[in-house]
Amino acid sequence: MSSKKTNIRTRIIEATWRLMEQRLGKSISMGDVAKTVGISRQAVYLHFASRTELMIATSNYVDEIKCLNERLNQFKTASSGIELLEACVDVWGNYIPEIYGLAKALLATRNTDEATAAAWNNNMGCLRDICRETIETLDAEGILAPEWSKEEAVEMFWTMISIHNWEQLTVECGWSTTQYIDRMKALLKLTFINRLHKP
Amino acid sequence: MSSKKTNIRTRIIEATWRLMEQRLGKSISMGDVAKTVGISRQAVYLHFASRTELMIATSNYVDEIKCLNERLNQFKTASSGIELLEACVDVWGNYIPEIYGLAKALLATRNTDEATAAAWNNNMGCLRDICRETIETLDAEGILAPEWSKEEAVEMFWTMISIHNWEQLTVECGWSTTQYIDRMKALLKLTFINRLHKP
DNA sequence: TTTTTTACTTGACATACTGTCAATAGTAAA
DNA sequence: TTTACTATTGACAGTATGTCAAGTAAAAAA
Repeated sequence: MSSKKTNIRTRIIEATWRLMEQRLGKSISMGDVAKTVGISRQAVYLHFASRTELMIATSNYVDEIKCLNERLNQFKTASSGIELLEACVDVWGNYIPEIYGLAKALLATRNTDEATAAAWNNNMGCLRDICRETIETLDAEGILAPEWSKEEAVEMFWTMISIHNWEQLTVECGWSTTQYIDRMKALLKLTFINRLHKP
Repeated sequence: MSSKKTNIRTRIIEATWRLMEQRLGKSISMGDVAKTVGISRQAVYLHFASRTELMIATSNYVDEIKCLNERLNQFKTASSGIELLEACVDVWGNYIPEIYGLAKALLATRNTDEATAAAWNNNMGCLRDICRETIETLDAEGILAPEWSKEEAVEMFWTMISIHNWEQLTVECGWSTTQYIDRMKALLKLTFINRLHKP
């Protein structure tokens, strides 16, 4: 109601997000969040009933700030399947570094907390829809490689651009974001576009 | 020393492994392990100084039982790069389901426990060596796709056959193991083998 | 057979986390 | 001024890990 209530809620969420980005994957306690905001641990519970609720609120907040949907819509104007595929890797590949901390935090609780898992799966479902749109456009244009069923192609596409793969290539192997994007684009085009129909 | 000591140690490790497979990813307490073996929680600490030590011992035990090294050596007799690539996906793709529980348990503690992370990375390093061998054979035969540097090819190959990708395709998307193996083989061959040199 | 060692037991304790509850203090709106 | 809201401290139950001490039971060594 009051703007103050919104403020403290937002401050808690932002502190949580900041901690997620700082302590990649390491679990964050309610006490840590409270200390960062400068309030008591119990005060956090006045705004969020549980750790899970706070994490989900943080996820929703980041979604809103980072406007993934908007970014995805932006390239829906792509005029061909190949352009769609490329835009998909571009947008998503540049988006991942911005949400990496959040993603690690949510993925870390995935096995023990159904609610955060659901929140995360919802995000991944959106990505999957984009993958489906891309594959369906390729198919409609008749350039989807014939060895793939549409469903299998969507699932493989979606798996290839997962955060885990981005993490392994960039964080573990030291690839740059552009290197990741270029290689991934090439791999996906080669895999899903009918070789007979290439220019 | 005595066979009894070995026995109880082994019983604890086997119980831990069983729990890992049953409770995929959900964390296992020392109390759970003790109850499963039928001894007191403190007795577990007589054999393993910490939870971490128990998990690493379990990982080593499984490695020994499942003989990944032996399996990998078995196909080192492959007579060509393409055969090596296929054998790699075959062996690894059939191996993953057998160690999925262990892998999930180790990966879950990865962010908070450096020691288990190191144990897991060691396993993954072995896999990476196999990927390197495959790519180097392809390169020596002159059929590695020219757009890939050897190092990049190894890293992408290694990433493609990661457990996360297997998990997403089989557990989440419902693919069968053979479906996974066939699709992955095709994708990897298409990606890494020079298109001009195909039969 | 008696002693000693080994393996294990129970119970208590320190620490750190989540989540709840009650009593209290300060502040802003009615 | 009274009321409602926000936050505070402190206590508590519950669940973990990990440590410590005292005691038991059985096998190996004397």
